[in-house]
Amino acid sequence: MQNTTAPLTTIAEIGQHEGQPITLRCWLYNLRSSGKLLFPTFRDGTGTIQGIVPKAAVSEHVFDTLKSLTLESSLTVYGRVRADSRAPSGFELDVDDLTLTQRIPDSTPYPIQLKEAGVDFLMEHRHLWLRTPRQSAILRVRATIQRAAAEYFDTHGFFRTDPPILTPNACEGTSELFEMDYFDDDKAYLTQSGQLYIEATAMALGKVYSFGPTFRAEKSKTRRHLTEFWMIEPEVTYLDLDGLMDLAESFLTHIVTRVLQSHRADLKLIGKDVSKLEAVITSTDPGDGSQSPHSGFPRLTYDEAHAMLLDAHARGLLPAAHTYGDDFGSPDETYISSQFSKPVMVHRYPAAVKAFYMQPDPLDPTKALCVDVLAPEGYGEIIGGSQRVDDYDLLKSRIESHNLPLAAFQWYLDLRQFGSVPHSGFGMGIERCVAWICGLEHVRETIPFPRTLNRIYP
RNA sequence: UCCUCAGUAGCUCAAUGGCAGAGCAUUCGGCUGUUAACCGAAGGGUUGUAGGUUCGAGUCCUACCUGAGGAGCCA
Repeated sequence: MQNTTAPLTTIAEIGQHEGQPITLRCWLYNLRSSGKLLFPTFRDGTGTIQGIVPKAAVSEHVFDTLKSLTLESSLTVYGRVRADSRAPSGFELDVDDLTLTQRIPDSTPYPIQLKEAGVDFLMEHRHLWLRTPRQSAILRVRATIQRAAAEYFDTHGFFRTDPPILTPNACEGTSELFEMDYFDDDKAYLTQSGQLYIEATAMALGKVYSFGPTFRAEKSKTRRHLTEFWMIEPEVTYLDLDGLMDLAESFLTHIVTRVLQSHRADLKLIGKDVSKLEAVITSTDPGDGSQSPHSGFPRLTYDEAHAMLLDAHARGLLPAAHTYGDDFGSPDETYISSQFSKPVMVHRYPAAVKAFYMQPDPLDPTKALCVDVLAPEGYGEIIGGSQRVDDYDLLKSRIESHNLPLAAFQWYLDLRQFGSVPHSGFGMGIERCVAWICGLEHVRETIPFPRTLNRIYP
């Protein structure tokens, strides 16, 4: 009966073996039975498929083994692939034989059941929760987003340069940092951005990007925050703010395109409305004869966004009126992004509410040449970027007025002393991007092991 | 740091101040087309912790612990 020579395949590719014997290395995801007919569902990390096991079709040993098999036990299944309109994926597996790798004992059943579970319980079992179809699908999409993001820069003349994770001081001096001892009497801090360092590598290589973990010790408890998250940051010399916005738009369009190319089934499983992603990359002709290589993300100045918020407040759509000069709050960002089907770029914020390294707008020095990209559907800021201050004296005075230690930034000032050039860059948080593209309630589902204010286990 | 909410069976949740309950999971039995299957039975409890009010507290009061959502800050 056992056909150990049948080709090894995966559930994702099982359709290519219709009518043929195959071997599947998998786990038992679920088991239903109807007397002398068993319906085991197998999963292997690429998907799930239902097996069919009539008692008369297999050995007594195989039937009895499977009938009492515990969920999430690991096994190798030998069977034949059959197209069946009753199956959600279109295919079923007629099981011939199986060998157990590990049977979970009855005394210690798999803790996560198929029915609903609470956040606390699931997070405590994150290492097992990852196995569920929805979580697996999210991680597959995340992998593609990360690959597409790196691929975009790799194919557009960028060099990946990795900034340090241990840093001697705050990059921006505002957020809370994770502090640790660094031998003897020194302190080190986990990086909250690689930006300052890749400004240096950009001066060496022209177009660079970094991609790695960053850390924020902010005591934020919201669906948009983690204490450890991954950021991809390009930095480009001789690039101004308009060029940076073009780059961000092209970059996001590429990522969404790649996800739509290979993850429609995963997005459906996750419950994301794919048409909302298609709208992001659908070209919109501005109708004014202008040449736009991109799909036309709306671009608003801070002043225009402010006016939009005041209007929304006047019409009772926002509880609080936005104060001119203040940064936008989360409800503000949600409202702005909800007005568009594509990511919205808001640029030229008041310099006073932005970071010290942002270049002032020559047309209005009270404004910074910066841009925030707000994801649709209220997912908030996924990209923040700016043109950087390239004048030595201005940067020095900014560091001083922000009460930052000048000595720690001397190397950063050196970049402005030795062949300074205009340059720009942005950072995109991978987790918020995944949350937006997958349509998730919380960023904790976007990363295998989220680190939050109250949780560092498992 | 502040505001709000929640802690009862392994999980998800009920229980007017008056006998501690259900569904799922587990175990046993039944069913040849089930889609988080269904039907029957069994086992399973220090109601987050410590005090207090009361004849009587899962329920009311106080403090603490833990978690969640939000604000601020940010990606």
